[in-house]
Order: sequence, then structure tokens, then C-alpha cells
Amino acid sequence: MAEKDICEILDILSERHGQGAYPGRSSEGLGPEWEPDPFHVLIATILSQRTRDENTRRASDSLFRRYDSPESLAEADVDEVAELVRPAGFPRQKARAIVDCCGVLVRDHGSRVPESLEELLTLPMVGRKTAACVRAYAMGIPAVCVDTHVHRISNLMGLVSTRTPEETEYALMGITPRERWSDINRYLVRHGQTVCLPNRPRCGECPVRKMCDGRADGDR
DNA sequence: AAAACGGGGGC
DNA sequence: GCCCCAGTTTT
Repeated sequence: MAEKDICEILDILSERHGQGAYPGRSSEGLGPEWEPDPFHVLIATILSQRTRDENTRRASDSLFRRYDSPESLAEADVDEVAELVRPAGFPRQKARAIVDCCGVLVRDHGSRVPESLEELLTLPMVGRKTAACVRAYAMGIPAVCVDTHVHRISNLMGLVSTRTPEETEYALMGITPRERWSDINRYLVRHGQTVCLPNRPRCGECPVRKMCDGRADGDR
């Protein structure tokens, strides 16, 4: 029942928004010249936090052109890295996290990105959303990436009733077939950016409006 | 629970 | 100029 609802919503949104992935190779966050492997996706996803695609991409491009391995980044100068990633915002915070992150990868993980959620969460600036993106997009592991859009829309539409993004993650996993978890991010995030905007939802042009409990605009 | 981190784009 | 924004960490 609930499962049927979310699948139907994903089907409709996929027609509306077409193909597109976040933040793998075909997204704006990681340019086409970089392999969407765990290392590149991890760094690009950290850069993407609270940042639009285009700015994330400018930052990741200039960063990877200068440093393209965990080893080189682990010994990089934080101020120089901060300058390179400036377009993504939070430059010092992100630069410090990236350098520290790569230090941990080199020292404790053989310069590889660990696959387990538990180990990923020990890395600086890696929370549940970032860890899920790395696993889902770079490792082929089914994972639900809950950002603010997914959290907001899932509750607005009455798919879940949750207070925290973590609760939303588990709730969505419970009502969605595993093979469609990746569609949640592809389509719900895009929907949140283009139609179901945080403050002014454009309910008039929403393709899943009839299934939404939270229709704004007094359109009921 | 709330503040802090920040540059870029829309208006 | 002012407001908003694909999180995570710290207080």
C-alpha cells in the first residue's frame, strides 16, 4: 500500500525529470573527466554539502586537477586546498576535512575508502547523507541518501512521519523496494529543487499533487 | 536545540 | 543589498 504509493510517485517523477544522477559522474557535482570512484565521489560529496551543483563542480574540478589522489591530498597545504575549493563555500572547513579525511584513508585504510557505514561515519564531515551517497553512487551498494529535500518532501507528501533525517532514512527504506532506493535521490531531490521548493512550492505544476497530503497554496 | 561555517545566484 | 541554499560539527 505505502510501497505502491512511493513507487508510483517515483515513476511519475522519473517521467517528469528524466535521467540524472547525484552526485555521480553524470551530475554537476563531479565533472566528466573524473572517474566516479569512491575517492572522487567522497570528496565531491563533501564539497557538495550546502552547495549548488555548479559551484561544487567548479571546486572539484580545480581541486582534482591539482590533487588527484588520497596520498597527495593527505599532505596538501590546507590553505591552498581552501583556495581551490572556495566556490563550494565553507572553504576552510571543507579543506581541513578533506585533508584530514585523506590522512585517515592513507594511514588506516590503505588509501582506500572503506565500505562499511560505521567506518565511513568516522571520517570528518561524513554524516549519514554523505556516506549513503558514496555507497550508493560509487560502490553499487543500495542506500537511501536523505538530504533536506528528501526529508521535507517525504513528510509533506505523507509518505513518512518523521522528525529527523535518520528516521526518514529508515522509514523510506521500509516502504521502498531496494532496487528503487537510488530513484529516491534522483527524483525526490530534483523535485525539491525545481517544483516542491522549500518555501514556495509550485503546487500548480506538481505532477504528484493529487497524492500529496501537504498541498500548499490553499489548493485542496 | 541552536549556532556556526560561506560563497554564489536570484531578485 | 537581502534572502536562500544537495550537512555536519560544535556549543
